[in-house]
Amino acid sequence: MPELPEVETTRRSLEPELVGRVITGVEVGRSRMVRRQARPGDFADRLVGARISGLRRHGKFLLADLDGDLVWVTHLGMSGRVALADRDDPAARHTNVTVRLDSGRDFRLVDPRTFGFVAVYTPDELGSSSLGRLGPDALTHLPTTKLLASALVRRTAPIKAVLLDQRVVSGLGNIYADEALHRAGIHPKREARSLTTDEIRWLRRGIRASLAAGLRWGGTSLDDLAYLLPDGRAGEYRDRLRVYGREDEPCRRCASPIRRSVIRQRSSYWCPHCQT
DNA sequence: ACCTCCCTGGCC
DNA sequence: GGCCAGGGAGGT
Repeated sequence: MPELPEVETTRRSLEPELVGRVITGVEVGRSRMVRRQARPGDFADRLVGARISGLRRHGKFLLADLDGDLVWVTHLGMSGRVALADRDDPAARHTNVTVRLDSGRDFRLVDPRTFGFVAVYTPDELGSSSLGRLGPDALTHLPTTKLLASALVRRTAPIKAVLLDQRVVSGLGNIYADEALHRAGIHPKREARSLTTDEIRWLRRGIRASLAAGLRWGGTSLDDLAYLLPDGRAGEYRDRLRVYGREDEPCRRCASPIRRSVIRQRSSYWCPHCQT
């Protein structure tokens, strides 16, 4: 599922095709995809004719800056991906939103489960949206150990749940949270406030390392191939995951069978020997 | 701080 | 035919 490395991989391959281009048309095949927009019609109205001046990412949100201070927001949810294609190329099944560019190319949002969404915001709307409440980006602005410690000190929730809370640090999802905790040697059910300063230091390193590794391999495409790069290739990090999706398989560090438990209705994978 | 809901393909 | 996957919003 698209988490920070998948969204950043997507951003990087979109950037050369989108920046500087003018949007010539918009098609919304499933109106449910346009959400968190006061007037849904604003999405197409604000996009058509606009020029894209830059492409950014905050956590799992992809942000295209438009001339005139508008921001086009795309979230891939858990089953969304972007496909770049020539206008005449046949559209993949579940192509729910198409944004046409003056280059003759299409930005296509493919999302079977429609958990993703798109919107175009004014600066005010952006600030009062959920984006305004996002914590610092896990890749570019990972909080210092001291700051992280102060964010965790009052939290009795399991550390895994806190890592998924986008208001603390934004960009981690179920895969990279588990991977980071394994690298750090921390059990996912540990009360967040119980982590020592050293453990928080390891956790920071685990977050950095797992995100960097995911990014290096183009992200994690699972068997369902819900996530693919915009050119249609699969990300190759899956085979290198240390714990996620590896129940009963040997830990790559100590060979103990990886365990699975459910924390806050989410699967968590962890090594009973390496993580305490 | 927790639980439920949204949605659909794939699997049993 | 029914359940599972889960990001994030909304409700309690």
